[in-house]
Amino acid sequence: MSHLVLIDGNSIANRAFYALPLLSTSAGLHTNAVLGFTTMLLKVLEEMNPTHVLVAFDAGKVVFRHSEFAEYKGGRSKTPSELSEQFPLIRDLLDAFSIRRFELEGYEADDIIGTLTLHADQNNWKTTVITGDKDMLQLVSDHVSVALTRKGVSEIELYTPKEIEEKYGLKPLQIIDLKGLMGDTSDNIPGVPGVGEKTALKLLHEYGSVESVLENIDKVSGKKLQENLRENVDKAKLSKALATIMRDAPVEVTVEETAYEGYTPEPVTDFFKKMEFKSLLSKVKGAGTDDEKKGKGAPFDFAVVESEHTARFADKLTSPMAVSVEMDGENYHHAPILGFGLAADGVSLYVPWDVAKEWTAFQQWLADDQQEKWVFDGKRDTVSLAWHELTMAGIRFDSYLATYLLNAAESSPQVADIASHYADVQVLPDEEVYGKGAKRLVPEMGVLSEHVARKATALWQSVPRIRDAMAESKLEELLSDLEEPLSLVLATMEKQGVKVNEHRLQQMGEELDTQLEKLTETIYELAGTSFNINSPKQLGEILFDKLDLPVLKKTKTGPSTSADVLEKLAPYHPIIEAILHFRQLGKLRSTYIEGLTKEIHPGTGKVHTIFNQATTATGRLSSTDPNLQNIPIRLEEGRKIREAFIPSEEGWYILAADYSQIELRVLAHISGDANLIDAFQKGMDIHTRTAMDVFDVAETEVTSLMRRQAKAVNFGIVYGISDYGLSQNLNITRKEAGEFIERYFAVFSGVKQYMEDIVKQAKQDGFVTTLLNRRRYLPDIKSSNFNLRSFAERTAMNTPIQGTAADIIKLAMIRMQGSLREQGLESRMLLQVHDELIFEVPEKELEIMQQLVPDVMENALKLNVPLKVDVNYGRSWYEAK
DNA sequence: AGCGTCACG
DNA sequence: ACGTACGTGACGCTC
Repeated sequence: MSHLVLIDGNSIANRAFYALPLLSTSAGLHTNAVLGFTTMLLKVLEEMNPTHVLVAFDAGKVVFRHSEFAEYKGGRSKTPSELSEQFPLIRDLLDAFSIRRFELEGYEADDIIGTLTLHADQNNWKTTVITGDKDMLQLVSDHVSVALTRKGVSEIELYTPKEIEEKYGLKPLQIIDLKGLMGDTSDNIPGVPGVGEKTALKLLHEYGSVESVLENIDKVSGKKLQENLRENVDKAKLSKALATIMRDAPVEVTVEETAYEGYTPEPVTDFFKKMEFKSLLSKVKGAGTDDEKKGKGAPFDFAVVESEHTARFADKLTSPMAVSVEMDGENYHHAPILGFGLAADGVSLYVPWDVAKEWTAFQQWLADDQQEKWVFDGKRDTVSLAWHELTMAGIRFDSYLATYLLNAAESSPQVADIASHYADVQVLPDEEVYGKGAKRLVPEMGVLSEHVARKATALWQSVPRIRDAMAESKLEELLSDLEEPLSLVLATMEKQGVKVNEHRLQQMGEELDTQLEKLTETIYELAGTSFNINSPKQLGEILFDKLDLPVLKKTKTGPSTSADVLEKLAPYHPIIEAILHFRQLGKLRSTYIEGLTKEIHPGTGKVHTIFNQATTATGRLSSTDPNLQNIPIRLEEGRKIREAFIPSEEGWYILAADYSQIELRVLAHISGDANLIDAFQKGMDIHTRTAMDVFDVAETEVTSLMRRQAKAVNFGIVYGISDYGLSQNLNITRKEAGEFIERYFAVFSGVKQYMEDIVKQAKQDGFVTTLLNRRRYLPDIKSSNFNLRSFAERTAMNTPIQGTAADIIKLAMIRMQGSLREQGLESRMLLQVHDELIFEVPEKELEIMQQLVPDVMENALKLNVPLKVDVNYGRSWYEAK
């Protein structure tokens, strides 16, 4: 079947330009829009498999609409030269791909696309329009879908008539009426003053079209609205005309002539080289002779070590060497080890697990710290081997952690990913070798051994290139002095595990069962029927249809039943309270009783979490299987879960040490705000101090409400404040929230200055950094989309704070582990929960640990405000409070 | 697999 | 007028 893809060239180029930082080639040629365009194009070609493709561009200065409305597009700022110089390059790109492009003097890309979709529609062709312009939604029909780019150009959102109905409650053609009423500043379509999307949608749902609205002005509710409509009848009609995309432009290209039969690799490769798109080169299908040699089809030389012949390979074990430990499964606390890949210059080996188990020379080499090893996720290897009483030492470069530091946004990279970036040898993603989901299967020996050997070889080839990239961004120290040592500390903690009192959990579970049964009965009675309380859909029907409670907030799929909404509904009906309680207890049962019990290791009676060191965008850790960073504490009923976390040795204690207000202290340091620094130097309660300053009262006059509000403002500041967010949190109006913020910034002017500067900095560099130079890229910081841009701006404010706090506790963990060893202490570090460390401690070390832990944590990094740590201990995690 | 919800910092 | 608080992971339901 034919599938025509029509691309709005100008729109995509624009969005790509503003979404990506201003990249340039070594010759100074700007390429960010070209890169964004290319990424989008590759994605479309791969995912949509089009048979026909055409890219339309605007052409000529005088568009036909000018005569109708002189100001049309008048408000549009001139295209910056950095962008306009990229259009010829985009044309080259399309030529390299043998993709048809088209422009028509005096017409816009919209009109060309509008006309061609009509042609295609008449031929019953499946057609997809790629654009960033919502106006184009008017072209949607049974055969025509519109894909809107999101997050710059990296993601797309497909609209068929169904999605438009769901999102706007409109038919595609009514999009024109929508624009006619609300206007569009970017296109300088005036619309009706005072009418935004909300009002426009309301009017259209009622009257259907601009014309019909204008005929019924008298019936429209709202005096001011009526007046605006009456005074702007012409403007509304003109706006609608302006928003209408032409379907009969004199386009001489026929849809048949846009046939696309794939591209030849050479011109594409040449173009990418010219643009210096190194990472894209590997994505060129069937590319050049180089890759063919290295690629799948090419022979790959490696040897499998057999048990009778290990002696032959002894001299192959060199330093440095790349090591890859292959295991069957994600969770390395349980996954069987399949074998090892080893690689160095001219060496590529696979050592099956059975052979490795018997090969003592190999095991000694593995445990020798003097034998330098390059790895991908050394923690995984270390822990997995530890479960088999094997040691790996001498890890000097961890490419998993390195690529995380280079770009934290790339989610869970595999060796295959770094191979495509940095190596010559080709590596298949694990999923392609093993299959996924239920179809997962360890492949036959021949396939497995080659895959693992390739991985090791890819690592070997990548390391020098990754090192160069690290040096370029000045990230070597962060890797070698922080993340790599930390990974070994984490490995010890994970392997150590935390003892769980399974019996206690079971008891709690039984109590919960009883309570939940009672609550279920109560809820059914109050509802007058039984239903699945855990189904937001069914619950919504009961609350909002049957009981007729007001809908305060909606989600994509229906009315929201989230806790904040239910709390507001509580006065209306007694069922609400029961539901909230049911939810709370249900969560405890499913996640913390049942979920946690499943994770108890049968051999140790402990839970062994996995700390992911390369997941978060800010530099924090995360914890999975089980997640031990979200064990309940805020509500007493949930907090009891912590009673089940106990020391693993008779007579020991659990000791918890947490940083007090670390993020606000970090903010004081990096903003240099004199007032905030003063507050911390005087050791004041920071929320009380904020309340004093913001409300201008003495310490004794601060009420609990004032303190609570000040606390919320402080949280907001750390998150990158907005009046809306604060108003939601405090349940106050936006105006009031805005006033709080204004008063805050008046007193803490250094904080205000920091917020402004960091956003400016982010716009200039395209990234922000923490105190230890951890980096986060913010591709949306220059986006023309208000939402994306605002989000990126808040991220720019928050990440240096959250990320620096993460840096500090990571430093503290490394020092802590060192101190425990140096001082010959038996105490063990077990967990990290973002701003706190949990230990198990023998009684005889309680005293020293209460000194040592805060000392190490408070002095992990010198700031211009003191860091403060509180310590508590008890017979369980619950009692360490 | 995606969504809504909710647990934590 | 725009529409949000920052960062995570696990669960049950729905398709």
